[in-house]
Amino acid sequence: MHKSVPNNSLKTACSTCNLRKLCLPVNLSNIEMARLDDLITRKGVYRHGSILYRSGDKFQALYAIRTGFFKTQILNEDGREQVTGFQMAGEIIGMDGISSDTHTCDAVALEDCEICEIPFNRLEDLGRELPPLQRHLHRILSREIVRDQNIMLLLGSMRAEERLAAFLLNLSQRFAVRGYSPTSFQLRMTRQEIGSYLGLKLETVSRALSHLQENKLINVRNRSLEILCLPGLQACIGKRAR
Amino acid sequence: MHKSVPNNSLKTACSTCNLRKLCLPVNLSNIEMARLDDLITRKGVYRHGSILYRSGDKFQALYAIRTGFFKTQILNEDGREQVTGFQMAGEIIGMDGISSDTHTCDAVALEDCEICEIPFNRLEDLGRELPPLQRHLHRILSREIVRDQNIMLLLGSMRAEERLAAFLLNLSQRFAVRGYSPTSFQLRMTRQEIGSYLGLKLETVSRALSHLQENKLINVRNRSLEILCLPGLQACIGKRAR
DNA sequence: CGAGGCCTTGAGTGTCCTCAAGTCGCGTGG
DNA sequence: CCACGCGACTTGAGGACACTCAAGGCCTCG
Repeated sequence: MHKSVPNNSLKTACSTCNLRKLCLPVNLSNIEMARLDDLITRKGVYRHGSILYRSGDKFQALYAIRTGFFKTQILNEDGREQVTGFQMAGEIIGMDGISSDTHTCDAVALEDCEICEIPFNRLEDLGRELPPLQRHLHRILSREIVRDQNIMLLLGSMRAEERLAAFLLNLSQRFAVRGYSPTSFQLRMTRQEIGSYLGLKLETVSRALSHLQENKLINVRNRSLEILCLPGLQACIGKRAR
Repeated sequence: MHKSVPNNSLKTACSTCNLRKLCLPVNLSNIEMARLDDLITRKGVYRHGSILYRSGDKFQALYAIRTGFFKTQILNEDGREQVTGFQMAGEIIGMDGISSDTHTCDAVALEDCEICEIPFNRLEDLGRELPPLQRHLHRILSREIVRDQNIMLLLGSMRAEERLAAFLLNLSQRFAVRGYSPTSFQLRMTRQEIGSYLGLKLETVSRALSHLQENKLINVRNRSLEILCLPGLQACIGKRAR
């Protein structure tokens, strides 16, 4: 069975946060770790639907998600909206704000969430003292760039069903990394939100899900999703380039 | 008239590079500037079609484009290809490589280009000594994230003609910043490459260009493009959400 | 002057969107 | 406890937009 909590027993603020993940590939001594912990403050619980930051807000901190699920979205002048990502426990959000000291997207809780705040100025300061931390920050920023470019590939070149398969496989993998089942999980977002993320309409998402189910690749009922055949889903991608 | 070279007379390696742009918002003393210059080495000329780095190459440096035009593209397992960006003089490329010490896309010269190389380890080292430089690097990384997310919005929610209008306006603005004409310029890329970037087929790009021309918003003949009505192009975007 | 790449344009098709109707599930209040 | 209402979801029918395939013209460069 999969355990419901990935880490066994870590005590500091940073560690009990999934922030240990943030720090994991970094070789920091306990003392250095403590200094990092020192930066980080736990903000309270964000209830389902509440907003961590909005486009236009002054940028001051990165946020590490301890528990729960977020979405980030951009809003156009003309009211168009695009979900740019779904973030889960152990991931960092807010990096869009660094470039102009102003957030450029909204971050909305998709369920009740616990959040850690990392003041960015102080993180930069500490980064200057701890090169591995500095390097790690750069990696995180770069990883976000690579992630976004892969979504561009998805949006630019895949058909509806491929996009959905890629999306489900991505979720599956991220759950697996966290010690949850990679084949059975709850979708935290609406069809509409999935559609916005994948550049599709909600009806198309619904139809594609139904179609994958007809093909016995998944079972889906409301928000609960079961992947019946991971290789089959992978094979969906690239069946026929667009 | 617009001058053909934006900067008037700056002497150091870094400054003659459009790297002054990299450093512009940073308050660095001359001595500090010189240290930054010291990092940077001019690599020779990259001829049209030559490759600066490939997906899979070891990441060692960022590159500043002194002159010329690049494209970056990802290639899927199944041979699918997506142009992720067009970069012009004064812009920095290679940031995709930081996250895994390996480049994740190809960078290809679209015309003869001059390049400056900035070894990343040394840039990080210097960043620890010069906080404004560190901050600037973070801004550049974040700006790339914001840029990518705006392309996601484009790919996810705009129709063909809107995408093309947005693309042309983006080019226009970047030329303007560099002191070139915002309304009359050469396209350095093929219709196929524009299409890949915008998630369209080359025929669709061609048709959309023709249509914008019919509407007297642009003049296009081969690679030379003239924008007849900037506000008109802007109005194209958001006419009708998808 | 010829070859080849790039581009344009047309005709037909397919995928996804739009609009619409109806079901399901959940929370609220009677 | 059940009725109600609302939002989320599914499914169908029809249409629009972008894709595919194809033919032909233009420009560049050898």
